Amino acid sequence: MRSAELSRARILDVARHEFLTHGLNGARVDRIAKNSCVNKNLIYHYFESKDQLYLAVLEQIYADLRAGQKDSELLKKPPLEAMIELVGNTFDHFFNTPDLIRLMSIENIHNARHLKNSSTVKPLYEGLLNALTEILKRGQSEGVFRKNVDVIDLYLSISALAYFFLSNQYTLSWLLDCDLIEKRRVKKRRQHVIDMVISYLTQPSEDDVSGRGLNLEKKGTRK
Amino acid sequence: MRSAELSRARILDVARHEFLTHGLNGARVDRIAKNSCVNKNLIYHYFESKDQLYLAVLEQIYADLRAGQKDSELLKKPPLEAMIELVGNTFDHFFNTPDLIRLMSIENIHNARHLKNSSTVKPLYEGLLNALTEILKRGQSEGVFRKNVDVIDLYLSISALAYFFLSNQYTLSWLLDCDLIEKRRVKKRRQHVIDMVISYLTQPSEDDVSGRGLNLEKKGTRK
Amino acid sequence: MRSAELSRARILDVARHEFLTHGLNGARVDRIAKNSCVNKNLIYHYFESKDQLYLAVLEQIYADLRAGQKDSELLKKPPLEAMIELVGNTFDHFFNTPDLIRLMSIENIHNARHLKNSSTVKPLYEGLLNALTEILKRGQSEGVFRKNVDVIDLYLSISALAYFFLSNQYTLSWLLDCDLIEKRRVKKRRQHVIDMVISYLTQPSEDDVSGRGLNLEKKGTRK
Amino acid sequence: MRSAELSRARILDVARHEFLTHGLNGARVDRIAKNSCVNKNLIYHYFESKDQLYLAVLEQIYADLRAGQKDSELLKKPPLEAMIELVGNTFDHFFNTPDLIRLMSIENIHNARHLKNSSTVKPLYEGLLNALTEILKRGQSEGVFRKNVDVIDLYLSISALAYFFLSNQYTLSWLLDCDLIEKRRVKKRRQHVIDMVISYLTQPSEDDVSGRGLNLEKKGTRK
DNA sequence: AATGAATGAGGTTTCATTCAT
DNA sequence: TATGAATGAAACCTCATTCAT
Repeated sequence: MRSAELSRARILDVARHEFLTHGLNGARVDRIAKNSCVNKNLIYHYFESKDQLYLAVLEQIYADLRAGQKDSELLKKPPLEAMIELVGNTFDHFFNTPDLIRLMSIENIHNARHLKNSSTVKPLYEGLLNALTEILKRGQSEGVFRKNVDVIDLYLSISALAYFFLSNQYTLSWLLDCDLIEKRRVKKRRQHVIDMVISYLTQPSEDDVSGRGLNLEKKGTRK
Repeated sequence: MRSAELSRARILDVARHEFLTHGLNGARVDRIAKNSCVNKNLIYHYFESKDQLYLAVLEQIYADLRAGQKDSELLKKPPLEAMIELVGNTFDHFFNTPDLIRLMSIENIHNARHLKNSSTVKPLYEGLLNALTEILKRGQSEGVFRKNVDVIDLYLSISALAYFFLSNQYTLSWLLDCDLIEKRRVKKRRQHVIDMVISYLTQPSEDDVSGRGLNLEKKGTRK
Repeated sequence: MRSAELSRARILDVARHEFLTHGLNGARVDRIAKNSCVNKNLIYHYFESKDQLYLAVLEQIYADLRAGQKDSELLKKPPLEAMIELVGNTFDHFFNTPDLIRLMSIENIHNARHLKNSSTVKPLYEGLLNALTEILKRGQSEGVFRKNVDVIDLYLSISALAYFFLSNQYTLSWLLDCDLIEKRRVKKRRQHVIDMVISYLTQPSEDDVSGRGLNLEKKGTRK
Repeated sequence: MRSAELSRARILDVARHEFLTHGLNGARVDRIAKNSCVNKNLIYHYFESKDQLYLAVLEQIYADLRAGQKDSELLKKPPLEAMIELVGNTFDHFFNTPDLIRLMSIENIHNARHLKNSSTVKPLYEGLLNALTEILKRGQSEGVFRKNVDVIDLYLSISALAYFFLSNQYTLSWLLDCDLIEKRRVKKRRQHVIDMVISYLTQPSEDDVSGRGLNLEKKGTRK
């Protein structure tokens, strides 16, 4: 790698850390310059402005996410197994990429203003949703999964279950008096998340004629 | 209410909006002064510093949360019904209090630094957790809910399902090409969240001898 | 005058000098702050930005110009006398307000970008042009002035003759080896300018049937 | 021309445009480098500094001016014709060389600081003044021109009339609501300028015993 | 002759905070 | 209790210039 590229990469790395640690407004260009051992001006030379540097960080993080995806393999497996793996992968990916979580939180505080300016991120999600849809459909046609599942809701729930306890770990750990990212806890939670998703998917749907059906609208109790 | 108290209340209200809209670093004391129609100095007179003003906002929001709780009534109802209501209440509360969501996101970006300085917030959670534990236990002893449920995990999941799609609505709406807080979507999601929690709780647990048990560790498929 | 107004006025005064001495880009906010003995931030508090401070200076200078005008009295005098006075006044005003000259030069370097943003300046010129038109017409109807005089051209020429040697004094003094603003020179030039304008106006126009008429198109020589 | 010379010439050309468009302080070395498609360092290699590059531009513009002069031919013609042509030439030259006008304005804002460092420019003006003096004298001795004409004042006035409406076109066009460089207006102005100068020169001077003499000091009116 | 990479000094602007009344 | 005026520190950003090759 040429020296210029090295500098650029170093800046980006340091900026990533700075933005994720301090947020967009809390991040300091001066600190980024100092910690990446370059002149402040070089940052502007390469990235134009603090905002665009942030955007570069954002795109890098999402690019990493793409690199970590391996949905294609899932489609070859039986639906239940595939779903379990997909949920587990999602969980693991969130857990292993705390940067992604912080970034998403920061972006949402800023109403996704920067994300919307990116052209590279959006396509990533189509792939994920397609994989999910595919597995879901197969599972349904094989009778393994319930019917009437909204794939958006399913996606939201899988993400939520794996994301929330991480994104909110600081408040939650304190409020619940409990170290949420302690190793065994995480392992247990991983299982819990999978359990929850699979329970839902394998639950006979309301429309099913089976007597097990739970009519939630009427708050009927199961027998 | 005396004029002085009115000023104080107005400042707090405006500050709340300012902090939640712009984050801690993005909030501007000048803007708060202007929008609450008081002299900037008065803010410092009442609240000492920007940070302490933020803390006051934080405590106010959690105080609102306490006011909205009504767990005691739940304990009189049958467990399934109570649980459905608790999940629904949680969902509704998050939905109706966007300020709370943003605040929690902001706090987590700052590692809950301020929350930890508050003495009023923590007790709130014990009440909630106790109610949840109570309902869960009754349901288990009545054979309605599965065994081996970690109440922390359960709490995390209920919150997650109701929180995530709101806290991350800006990125998600854009990435999924879908208005997540559109009225019908929300109604559907509410049902989905309840459905998911109840499915999980009413699912026979791994330890049950029932043939439906799913051995997830070994990723075995259901027969 | 209250202290705040004093500060504001002092800033404006110093800024005026700074901008006229160094131009828009050469002016330094730091220097303005230092020389007006106020904190730099106060400048921004009062004037928002360097550009708007410049605009304030611009408007102040043009306001001074208005204050110096006394066209109404001219209209009572006989046309020739009035015209002589008007030209003399214009000359004197330019000479006594070097700031105005520099400002106009600076504005033209910037394509009048700032002037166009001002709403107060333009009306001044209508008064001047109207006075000039009035005097010219009366002189023409009394047979004192030639016909076919374009009032815009006349205005431009009067201004030009009084402005140019001042605006370009630095280059000209050096190139012509001659101190253009030395007292006697200026006095002589004042007379020359009046002389030139009056000569032109009292010259029988081309359309006159008098034999003195000079056909410039055909470059005919006077007999 | 060798490639090196080509680069140098290209830089100079681009710099000329840059300085005249943005002024001395507004000009950017970066922009000059980019627009002349050379490395920034090359500019420093050839011209040492921004200031010296500006000086080179200044000298180039004045060199162009010299190239455009053709005073020698004027001396062969009859005085009135020669004077008309000289005024017209001056007008045309200013009109056709907007660069010259801007440069002079810029130099004057900077008190001719750079011009004074140039050794090549000054001689140009002696030629022009000599030609003017020569024509004037001949005209006077032939009785065509008035006496008591200060050649410096005459030079200043000719320049002023042709220069001012161009140099100040941006402010004036806006203030007078009139496009000053529209083709027909310029043609008319050219005639007006000639007219004014010739009117002045052919006006019997104050010292003339002729009854037409106008005693301006006493503000006497013409009979 | 020419270039890509890098820099130091200083520019405008912002912001939480305090002074004086 | 309340205010108008003012500030120091530091933020983002710019620019002419130079280093190393």
